[in-house]
Amino acid sequence: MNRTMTAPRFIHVKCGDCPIRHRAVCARCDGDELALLEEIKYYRSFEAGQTVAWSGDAMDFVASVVTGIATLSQTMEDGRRQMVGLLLPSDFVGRPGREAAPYDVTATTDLVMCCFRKKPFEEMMLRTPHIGQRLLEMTLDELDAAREWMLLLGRKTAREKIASLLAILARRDASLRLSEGDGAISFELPLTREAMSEYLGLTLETVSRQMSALRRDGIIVTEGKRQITVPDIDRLLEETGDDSDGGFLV
Amino acid sequence: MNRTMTAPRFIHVKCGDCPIRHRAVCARCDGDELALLEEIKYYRSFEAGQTVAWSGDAMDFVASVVTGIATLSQTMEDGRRQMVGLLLPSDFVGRPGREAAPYDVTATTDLVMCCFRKKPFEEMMLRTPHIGQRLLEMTLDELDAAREWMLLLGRKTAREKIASLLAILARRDASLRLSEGDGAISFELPLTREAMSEYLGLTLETVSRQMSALRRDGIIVTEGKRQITVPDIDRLLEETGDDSDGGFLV
DNA sequence: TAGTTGCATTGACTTGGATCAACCCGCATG
DNA sequence: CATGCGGGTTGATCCAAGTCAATGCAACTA
Repeated sequence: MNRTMTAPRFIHVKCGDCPIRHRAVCARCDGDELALLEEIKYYRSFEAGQTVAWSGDAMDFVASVVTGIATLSQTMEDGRRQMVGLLLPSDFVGRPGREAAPYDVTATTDLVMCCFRKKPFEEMMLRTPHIGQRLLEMTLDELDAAREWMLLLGRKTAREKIASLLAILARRDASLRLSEGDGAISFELPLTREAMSEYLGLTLETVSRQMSALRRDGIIVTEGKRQITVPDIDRLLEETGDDSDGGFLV
Repeated sequence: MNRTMTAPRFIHVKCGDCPIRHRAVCARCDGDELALLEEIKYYRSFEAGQTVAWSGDAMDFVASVVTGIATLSQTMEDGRRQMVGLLLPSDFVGRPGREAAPYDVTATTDLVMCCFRKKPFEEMMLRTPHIGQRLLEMTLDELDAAREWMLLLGRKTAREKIASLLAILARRDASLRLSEGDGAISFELPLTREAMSEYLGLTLETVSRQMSALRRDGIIVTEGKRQITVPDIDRLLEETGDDSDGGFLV
């Protein structure tokens, strides 16, 4: 069984000159609608580490990630932070019908987003119901991902958490992939140890130790700090604690 | 400041003879639509402990909780369980456009649900876009709740977790409320220690110990095992670790 | 009335991951 | 070329929560 890719659950569609296929745009969209999208869209770039929006900020746009990686995270008064969303290329951020962002949006790598002004986007949604349908589907998928992540946070061990994250990155983000074949995958790790720890509800020291342990056990091979090779994806998946089929997470 | 209730974020609407106001039904629904809902709906009852649907089952309906409490949970191969959703009266379960449930749905107390056959419900959604909009809003709220829950699972201490859960139950579920006034609230605890531990990513022993600790510290008063009085809701909220305004959680 | 069953509590002990601290490495910068 | 700085690693120690086990306490029920 080839497990290197999850089954495609989205019909991604190219909108105008975007270098990616957006999840947010519906396969049923016709020329007029795409032309309208073209009118209300614009691009924004961010450097690694920059904040796209602070929790509580009014966000006047919705957007797709074109290139790079962004994270959604929540912070407690005393500074404890938990990542609550990971945005890979083609992912959508934004809350039609909602004013403010309830979490910080941060660029973890250099980032380009394709933004749509919120007001006209919402109007377009009202006029073309299938965009709303599409968004509902996507939101349901995000909810599934969030729930799988809850299982990870509540019940998995540190090692399982790390393995799960690596499995997601290895399988979902084609843009990071360096090489692939015969059950082996190499990719660029786009997160610092600290970002990983925020994703997983751990400290960065624990992340580092578990990465070393996986390396010692031959589950992963590293070259430098950021390049990971998974010689046998199935062995990695065994470490995740998930049942064999993987899941929907991010 | 009165914090005993969160601001209403939903317009609940009565559909026909339902004893509750459903969140799922839109304020803009007119007579025809309500009549149609009437046609495709039916009630189902479950006893405490009964399973409504198993993970992987085809679910051919969507539903609102009328009375009682249900939980959504995921299980790992080795039996570790994590609750990923808590359904209080008026909450909605179901995944229009999706085949199977990705988690177990269980009645924790005796439960009555108002079900709508999925097929006609979906058709209705297509014909009346504002129902889709409504569902999108609800799903976005669920996603917010899930993300707040992720913060709880990943970063809060056992004591904060317990306090957070009690705060949610005290504030959100009017149907459990026994008495209220002047910052004090009494309510019926609808979960066993085990269910609480599954919600919070703890063991039941830890839940029990922390409940005892909160009792010792006068944050809560208990009568029997299931009746809780919170003499001062603000003191409880201080224990949650959240910033003062509480949140959206469930 | 005594036994059973299903929660809940409490205690003793263990442990996985947090905390604190030292140190390494690559690289930008005055 | 030192100097600092932003990662990353590793070790020693600690402690919150897990594990294992005994006990309590209603509510049934035979």
